[in-house]
Amino acid sequence: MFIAVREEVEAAVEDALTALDLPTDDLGIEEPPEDVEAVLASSVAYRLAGEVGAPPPEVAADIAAEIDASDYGYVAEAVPQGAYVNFLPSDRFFADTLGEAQNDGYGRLEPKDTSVVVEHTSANPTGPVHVGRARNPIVGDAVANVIDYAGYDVSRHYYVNDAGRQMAVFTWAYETFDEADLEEAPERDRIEYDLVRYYRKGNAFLEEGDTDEVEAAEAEIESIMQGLEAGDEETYERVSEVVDQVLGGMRECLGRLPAEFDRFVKETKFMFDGSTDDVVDRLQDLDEAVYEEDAWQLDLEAHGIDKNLVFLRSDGTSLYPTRDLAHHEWKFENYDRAVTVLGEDHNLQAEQLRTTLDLLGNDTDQLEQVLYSYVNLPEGKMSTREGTGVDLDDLLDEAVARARKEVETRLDDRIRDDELDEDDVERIARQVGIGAVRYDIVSKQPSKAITFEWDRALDFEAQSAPYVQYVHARCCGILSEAARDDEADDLSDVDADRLDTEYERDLLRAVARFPAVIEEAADDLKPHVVATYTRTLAERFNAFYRECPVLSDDVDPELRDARLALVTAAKHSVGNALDVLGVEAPDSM
RNA sequence: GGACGUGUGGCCUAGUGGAUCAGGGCGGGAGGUUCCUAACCUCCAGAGCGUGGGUUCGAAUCCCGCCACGUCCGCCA
Repeated sequence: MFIAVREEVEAAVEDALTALDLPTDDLGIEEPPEDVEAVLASSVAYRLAGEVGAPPPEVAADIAAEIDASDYGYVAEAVPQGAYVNFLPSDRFFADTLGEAQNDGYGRLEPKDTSVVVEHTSANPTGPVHVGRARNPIVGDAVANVIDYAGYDVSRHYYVNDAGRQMAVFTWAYETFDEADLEEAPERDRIEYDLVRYYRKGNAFLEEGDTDEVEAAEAEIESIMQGLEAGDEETYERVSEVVDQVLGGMRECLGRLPAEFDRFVKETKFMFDGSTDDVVDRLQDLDEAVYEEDAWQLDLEAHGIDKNLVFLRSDGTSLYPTRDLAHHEWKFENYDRAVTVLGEDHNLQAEQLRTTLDLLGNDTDQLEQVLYSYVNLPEGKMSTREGTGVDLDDLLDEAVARARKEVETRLDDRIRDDELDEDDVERIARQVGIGAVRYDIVSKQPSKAITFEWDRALDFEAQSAPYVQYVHARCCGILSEAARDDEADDLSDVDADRLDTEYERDLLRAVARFPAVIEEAADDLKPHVVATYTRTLAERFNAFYRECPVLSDDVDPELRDARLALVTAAKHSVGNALDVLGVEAPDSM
């Protein structure tokens, strides 16, 4: 409804300006501050004042006078206020919003005939997922969700780096060492915690081992890489044994968030199907291609990148960026748009990739790269190889444990007699604990660095997931209470005009904005605006909840039904907004 | 050294040209429950948006310099 009223306002301003013989290139449509009752406003008067030769308020008055609200369904009136033209919503706007939001898919936009592949996480399968990387699946999943809600056909991909030196080292270490060679027991009973010990052992050996032994190991690692390059099946099987196991464990960990993927695309695919060789040939033909120090490189200085892109090693093997080029061309062939979520340490690589894809004749408008800054510990960086950092599993466990404690203490002084059993406590602890972690990360602008602190990430009060989740639980509480002492309420034909207090109107206005928030978040690939929205929505709901009883005996039946419809609308809005963020919406807590 | 990014009350954060209060939260202070869950709400104190210039009728928002912090600058991924 908000999108519809915005279209009307745009049309109204444009027509008015045309009628006044003024330019319509910038309509200045914006959302007014909270204390203004209009849904939308225009600030064009500022810009046109000079041209008209009159002060802005006068221009605003002229524009407002030119608009006949009766031409529109959702605009009740255009009123000048200072230099602004404010647009007040009509009763129909509220009625239609209320009706539309009864649908439990409220917030989903019209299906678009466009496919989008969202690649995120793509962490090398070397060991447990740590918190430093956790921003990727959380932001990536939310980006995919929001694009999905916006009506696109989304595929979630995890690109598996199974062809690099790291994996060759891992494979060699896995085959060379025995359990007995490892000093420590696995930190957790899951495959990637077991196997990462071989990887760490291998790396330590290569750094500190006896020179001759290291040389022999390097030869073996080299032969694994050559084997993959040559498309050797047996080598592929050896590497896959490690990759698939580790990946399986990481997948379980990510599934706890939950972040799930439609497809795991292996890097080796592009070596085996010949597309990497094809890319190499085409790169060599480019004017930017140079052969320096026995390796083929791309000199991108003319394109603003002073670092050469090496695409073929002196031993004839390809590099990660070369295969990634083939990977992206594959995405371009199979999808209309490609979105990649990656850490800021891949910034240069991202630029080189985009520039090179362009040189190879691709339409790089299809590619959108979302960069996020790293999550650091107060002590510094996290590293899988070094074994430093906090594992995502540990963070999630701690979050759930703290949430459970919270649930238990609150259980004692609970007013509501809905008798939560042990399963409920377990469920709520999980929803709240994991929700808090996700919300804390997804609600911040990705470009800002985060220093991870337990207490801050797991604060269940205030601007947090539980605050918003609680609103959903309250909506559910009212709705189930209503169903309890009333047989099937038919809310399809309620009178929205009965919702006439400022609290009800404010809440309904917030509900109305939801689809527009989805649209904006999807267009800009910024899921955090959805998080910001949930906070406003929750505030509005709490004000309504405080001021407007729904089920009291003294509430007139018609008003009660209208309010129940509003509660339903709020429930769908807050529930679906949380769904976009990947945060569960509890029915009770 | 270069490239890119970030810099908003004690702490965290929204806001990327406009509405004479820069919005929230935490922490601090004072209150609120005969009512659909107090993981809630109300009130008080607290910043002029790193810094110096510039553009503009108007700048936290745009431009330039400087400072601080982060990331990157491998024939690693």
